Amino acid sequence: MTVWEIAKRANVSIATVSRVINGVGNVDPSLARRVRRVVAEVGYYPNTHARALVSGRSRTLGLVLDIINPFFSEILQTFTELGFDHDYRILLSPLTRDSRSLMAAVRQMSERRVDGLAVMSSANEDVFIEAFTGRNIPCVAVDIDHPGGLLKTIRIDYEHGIRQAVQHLAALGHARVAFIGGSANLKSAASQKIAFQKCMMEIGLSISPQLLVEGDHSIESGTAGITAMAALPERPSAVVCSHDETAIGVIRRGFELGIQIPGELSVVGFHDIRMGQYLVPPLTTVQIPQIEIAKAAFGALLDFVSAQPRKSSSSSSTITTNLVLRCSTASGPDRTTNNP
Amino acid sequence: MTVWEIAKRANVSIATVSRVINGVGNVDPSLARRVRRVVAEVGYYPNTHARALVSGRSRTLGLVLDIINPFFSEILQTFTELGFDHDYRILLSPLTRDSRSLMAAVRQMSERRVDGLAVMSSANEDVFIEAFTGRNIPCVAVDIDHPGGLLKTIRIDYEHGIRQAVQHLAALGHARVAFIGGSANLKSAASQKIAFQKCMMEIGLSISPQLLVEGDHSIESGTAGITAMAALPERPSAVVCSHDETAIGVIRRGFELGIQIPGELSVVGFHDIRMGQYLVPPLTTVQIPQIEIAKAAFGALLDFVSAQPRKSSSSSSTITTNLVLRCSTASGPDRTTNNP
DNA sequence: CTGTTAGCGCGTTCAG
DNA sequence: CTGAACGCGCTAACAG
Repeated sequence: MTVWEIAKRANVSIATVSRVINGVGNVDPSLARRVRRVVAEVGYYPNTHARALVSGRSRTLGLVLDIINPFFSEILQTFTELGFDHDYRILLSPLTRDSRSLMAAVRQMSERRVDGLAVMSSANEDVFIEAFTGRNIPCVAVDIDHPGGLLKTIRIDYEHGIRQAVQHLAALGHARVAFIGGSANLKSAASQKIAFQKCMMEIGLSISPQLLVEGDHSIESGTAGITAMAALPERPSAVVCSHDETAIGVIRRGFELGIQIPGELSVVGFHDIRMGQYLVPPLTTVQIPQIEIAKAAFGALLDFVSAQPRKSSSSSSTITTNLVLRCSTASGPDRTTNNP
Repeated sequence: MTVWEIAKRANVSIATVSRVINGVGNVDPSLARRVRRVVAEVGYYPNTHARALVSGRSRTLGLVLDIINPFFSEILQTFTELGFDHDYRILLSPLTRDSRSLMAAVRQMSERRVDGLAVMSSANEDVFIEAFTGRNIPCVAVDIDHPGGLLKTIRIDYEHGIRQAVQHLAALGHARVAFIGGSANLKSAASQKIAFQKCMMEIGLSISPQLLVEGDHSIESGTAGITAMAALPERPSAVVCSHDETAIGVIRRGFELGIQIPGELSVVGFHDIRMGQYLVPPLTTVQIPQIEIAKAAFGALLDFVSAQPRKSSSSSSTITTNLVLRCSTASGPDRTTNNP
């Protein structure tokens, strides 16, 4: 079924068919109606590939992310829905670590002539992104340091998030607050750690070195961290984790060690992954709003693509965290009244 | 950058370029090398849209699923990776319930001329699928009743799964076993319920009507179910849930009610969603292997697409469940020794 | 306002 | 074994 077929059945030329389908130019209403009727009757849909070929734009956006990471599932959902609403198709690519398949991903996306690309990775795939901006494909990514002409970055305000956690804990009367962070060579993790030190200092709380441990955002680093701390002469009364999964590890091992949570130990997570609310106890955490991220990413890409680049849009936008109060924190030893 | 450009730089015709890129026909090795060198130098990638236009096939597979549903995330991952490996792009569509956007999904997929479509839904979207098979687009779906020429179905052996759960519980010495099922108008849920009744009977266990409740696979139906049962004069000593989320509800409410799990109540889930292992206690559950589903779906689509339809491939394949033993079940009142 | 025409980039005949 | 020519379905200039 092609424009030709439609044109024949409606007794018009293919140009007219094209015009009514795309709503451009002026077409006699009666002709237009005739065309529309035929289109509906035969269930005709224009061939996107032909369109892309002639127009040079594919109305397709690439999305590369760590699909299995639960943190990203809402981003994926929102991004896909936004695409759906704006008549953009989403091309999905799994995030692979080895460079061979990374190049394959570049190839696949390039062949498809995606109009834009969003990279949602916990690691920063600078080279990957350059391969696209170098090919004139606009990109959006999270926490990239040097946004340029074709690269927009979405910054997450880690410091604000950490401050929310620390202040919450301090307000509950916790002084011995521990921090289990992410890998030091992850910029985001480094920001979190620095922010933690800064915020503790602001409040006038000291950090004993044993309570500042480096993990890798995993469950295991949570279990390892809490195991080590439990052996300390002076245990912490609260711990903020750089990632919810780490917090899960803490809660789990805490349970095995017979540590009451939140009675003896308050724990705060980071990210607000979906399963946090299902934990026992439900996890208090600093939320990074995924929906906001997805919206920001999509919006940025749309800005790039749209004919009229709004001057207003800067090269970066920042996402603010929210503290989600659930049940894994309680008042600490240095304060008797609970005042959340 | 086009074939023309490559042809010019390599001093050959576009036909030759096309031949070496696609590896068809016989090309003089020295010419081939020259072409390949130029291709690599300029970083040329053929335009998929032009290819799709002339070949009639897009090397794109559609995947429509409930993205946010944690059960599907591994399917999504595996399916995407398989596509990646076989040089198929995956076009993602969110699953929407209202018919207007359903038609939009049909339109988007049709315009893209996907070579095949996988529908992973908890509800059966028969109409949706017919819109595609009617357009000569092969489909795979889960638990569809009437597979036909262009529709292959992936069956899940619910009965086997329920039997695994019931037998496990019976072996542990549970006689008062409850069942919290899914909505009756979901065929899969109906199968589970019937299987439960059958398996209990096989073993010689009776089911008191209060212990057979209909839910909707949600957390809430778990909390509601266990709340009602807790008020009974004779509480069940074990409960099998039609979905892990329901089990989560049971565990949570059980915790609030002071019911020891698994001490006083054993809980078995269904599906094996990722967060089940993070629960306290980690959830014993009947696993529906997502990876198998993804592989089966992808394989079926590949069968349809491949030039040589292997006669061997039938119109349905069935997935077998696995019992995953974790910590939410323990020996029951009618048996003192634990014999898993 | 409408129809005719020329490509978009590529695969694939068909002659050489 | 190679190159020239045609057409995939469509949009956008151009002419009527």
